[in-house]
Amino acid sequence: MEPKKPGSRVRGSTTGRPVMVLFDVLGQRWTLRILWELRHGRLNFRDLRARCDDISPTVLNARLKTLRDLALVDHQEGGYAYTDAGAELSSQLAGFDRWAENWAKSLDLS
Amino acid sequence: MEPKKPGSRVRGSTTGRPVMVLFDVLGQRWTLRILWELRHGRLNFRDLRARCDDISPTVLNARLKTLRDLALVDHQEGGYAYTDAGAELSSQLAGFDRWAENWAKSLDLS
DNA sequence: CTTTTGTGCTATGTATTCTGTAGCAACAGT
DNA sequence: ACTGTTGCTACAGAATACATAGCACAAAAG
Repeated sequence: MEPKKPGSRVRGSTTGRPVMVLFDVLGQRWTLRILWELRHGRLNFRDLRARCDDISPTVLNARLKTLRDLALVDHQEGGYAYTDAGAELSSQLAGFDRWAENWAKSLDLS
Repeated sequence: MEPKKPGSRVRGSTTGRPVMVLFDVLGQRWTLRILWELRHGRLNFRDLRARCDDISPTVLNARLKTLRDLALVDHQEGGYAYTDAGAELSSQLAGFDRWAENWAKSLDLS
């Protein structure tokens, strides 16, 4: 699977709108979770893996490669961490967290 | 695959934190896209399918069932549309769209 | 040096999920 | 009765994810 940067076509027919590329990537299993766990700061492969319920290393490596290709995550001494863009995206995820808490409450009531 | 509401366990070991449930659902292929396309208002099955690059009906139906179970989408006369909760979530996706546009620009420069 | 420890990651076989196509059953209109 | 539309299911093959084992490299310990 090639990197598929914004501007390229995604899964067949789309316009290549950046948000479609994003959905494509985030719609792969574990990608959201990996981004979420990196909020703890720079993590090495094994620690990141542990935080992600011991996801299989095959998949973790594939996801990290994609995230690096898309400049959302970088890999230096000490492990993996957000790039600036990745940090911005991650702050959107914090919004998800807040939303999900309320959502859960409202489901309990019904 | 069972509905997996918030509070339940998700993929093995997690705490059942609502955001994990959300990640689990959104991390399935097409879920984000389906939510995104519903911003156009109530859509029937076939129109929704067409907007999603003619996703296979098997998957579309499975996703819609999940989204209904989680009270993010409802199905009445005329088709599928957001619930109140779904509409809120969808507004978060709008943030993704804005973020992705900038992200794409910054990738072009590098 | 040799051994241990920690690291990132690959290999491999199996299980799960997604895909594409065909088409059915229910209903509305003509 | 016939046609069109709708929501959806069946099925088989392709793609993806999974768990487990373990390799190659490096730094530290003996």
